Amino acid sequence: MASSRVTLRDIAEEVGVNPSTVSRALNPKTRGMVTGEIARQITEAADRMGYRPNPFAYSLRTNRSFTVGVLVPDLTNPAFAPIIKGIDNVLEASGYSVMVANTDNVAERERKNVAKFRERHVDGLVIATARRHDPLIDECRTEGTPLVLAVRKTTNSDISSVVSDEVTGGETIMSHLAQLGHRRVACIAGPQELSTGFERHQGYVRGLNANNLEYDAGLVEFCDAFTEEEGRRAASRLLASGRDFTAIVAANDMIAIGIYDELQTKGLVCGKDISVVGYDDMLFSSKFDPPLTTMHSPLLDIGAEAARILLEQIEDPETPPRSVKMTPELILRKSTGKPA
Amino acid sequence: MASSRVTLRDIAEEVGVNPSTVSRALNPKTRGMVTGEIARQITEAADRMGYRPNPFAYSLRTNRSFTVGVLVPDLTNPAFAPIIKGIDNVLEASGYSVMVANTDNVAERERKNVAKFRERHVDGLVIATARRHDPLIDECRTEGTPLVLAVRKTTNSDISSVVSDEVTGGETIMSHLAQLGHRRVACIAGPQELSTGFERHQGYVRGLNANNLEYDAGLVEFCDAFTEEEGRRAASRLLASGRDFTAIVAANDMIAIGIYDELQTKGLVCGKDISVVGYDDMLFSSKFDPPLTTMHSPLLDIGAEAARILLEQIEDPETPPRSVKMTPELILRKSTGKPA
DNA sequence: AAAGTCTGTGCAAACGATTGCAGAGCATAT
DNA sequence: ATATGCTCTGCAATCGTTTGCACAGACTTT
Repeated sequence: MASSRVTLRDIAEEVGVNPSTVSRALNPKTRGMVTGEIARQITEAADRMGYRPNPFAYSLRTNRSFTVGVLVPDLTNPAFAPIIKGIDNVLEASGYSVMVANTDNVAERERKNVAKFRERHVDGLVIATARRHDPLIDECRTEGTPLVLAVRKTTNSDISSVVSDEVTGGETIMSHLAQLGHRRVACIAGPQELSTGFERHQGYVRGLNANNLEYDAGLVEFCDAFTEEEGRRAASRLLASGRDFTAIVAANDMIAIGIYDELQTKGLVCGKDISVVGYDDMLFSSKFDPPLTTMHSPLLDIGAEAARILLEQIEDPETPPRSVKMTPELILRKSTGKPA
Repeated sequence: MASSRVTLRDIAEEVGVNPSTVSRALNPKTRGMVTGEIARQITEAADRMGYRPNPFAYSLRTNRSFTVGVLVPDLTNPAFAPIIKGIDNVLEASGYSVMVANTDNVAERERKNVAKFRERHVDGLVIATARRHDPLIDECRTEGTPLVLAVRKTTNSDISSVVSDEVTGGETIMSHLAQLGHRRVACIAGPQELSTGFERHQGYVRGLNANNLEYDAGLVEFCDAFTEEEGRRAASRLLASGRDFTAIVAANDMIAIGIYDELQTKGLVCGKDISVVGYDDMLFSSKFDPPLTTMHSPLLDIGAEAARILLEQIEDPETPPRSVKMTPELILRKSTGKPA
């Protein structure tokens, strides 16, 4: 790595002043302290010589790194990648760099990466791996690290977060189904220790009530993870139970895909025999067979907004935590129809 | 951000030695210089007190940041996300942090991010945005920044790279099609300024020869980008040309999806009327309608290997550039069949 | 016993910025 | 004329490491 040759001192010598003056002239916040003409000479010399501040020296002195850490469960999951992109977009514009860590949903790896980030003195953290009860996050909070939760939040409400409105999302899905005429709709819920899984299920239950449908415990299955495989297994259990239903609400699109698999192997046609609705509207949901009716989560915006809040928080650590709830949107496609 | 309170000096005072001794005791490479017993006391004190080295001070002194920068065109593109994951996996294990930058294929953003990375003194770069002729990369090379290209390479062969064997991949696809009985196969090629687009097209041409099929310029269309939309448009042109063909080779899966769209709007059924083969085997290629026959690129491995080579290069900047070529694998699915 | 290794430790100078403090110069008020 | 204040600049310390050099003591070698 070629080192950035020219330093404050070099410029100072060139112009014939003290390095501290150069420092002040180059820093917008302190430029006012130095005479206009001198400041001009300095900035002129600085970019003539191609001066680039040494970030290590700066950070060592100020303890600011202009770096933020991002924790996601899975970089390759189309339900998370857009979040990072959103974060990166706004942070790049503000001169920050983002470090990502992939945790594969393993707590140990989350812990290690958070530790790594803190050692590296990141200015803040955005975390998309939160569990509803998450000691690691409470810990970060009490340590004072600026931090904002994205997509998944904890039950601890004094932590900034930006998520989408999962429960009304769930309700809306139920209304859609009820309107089509479905009376017995099953639910393949997500992990209940994650706010998304928990609240979407809650939305299902409320949606049942709102539409005068009765709750039947036999019609809900839980998944241990938001994966295709888990979805397939849950669907298999549901089908094996012999219960009667005409639609399935999936906790997210991945699970929906698993349901697709299972329906297919059982010779059932999705959208006709059984309606399926997903959640997230991840990339390619419209390309599946059949195209998936799903609740669109504004992932990119969530990432961007999380980054913005984090920036506020970094700027002024005293700003109280702020939580925003985005509104999702139902996307009608071919996987739902009137009950057979 | 809580600052890491305890410093070398604190430990030194605790144990009653000079900070430099502590430094030596704690650094594996220099531990041999200090008496066993003292070293023991120091390490003991260090972790009793919860010592964490300050990375800024370290980096300022040594000019090593244990950080690498990764450039990708699109984080949310399933053909790139796995690369980052592969990189992250091996780098995390070696104690490095990875900074990502999303460039959206715009040269200006690539340039800016490379500049940012260099200012931050990353120890190395892995670049997945390379064009065949890429001055930016040559520049990095001559500046001496350890760097390795992933997936896409330049024509400059003395730069490390890890890619998959695109041309034999292309040939293999043609053999598959020829074997099914196709005689007139069209090609929707990718951007020719990218090695992937260029070499895959080259593979198509060679495959034609190898199977005694004649080249017809009217059967090849070029895309300006690896996108669904570009694929759709190219397919539209192809269809409008009125030429006769029974199969289309797409430069990648995204383009293939665009072709799907166009065939569908024209009422053609993919896999029967027209066979389509993609390239990359990105996530969900097996879920499309019909499931896409495609050439699997070992993206995760490519990322991991790129990271390993980069590590070598960082470790010893004198190691000559190394290029590896992974072998892709044809995945047979439903989008190809005997010609109608 | 004198001279010559070796080993282990301490001293102090970097690395390249920021910043509190002091003081020089000058203008204004008394 | 002196006192007071203001503005600008320089000095030097500091952030927390690493590392070349000097040197003290112990251990060989003659």
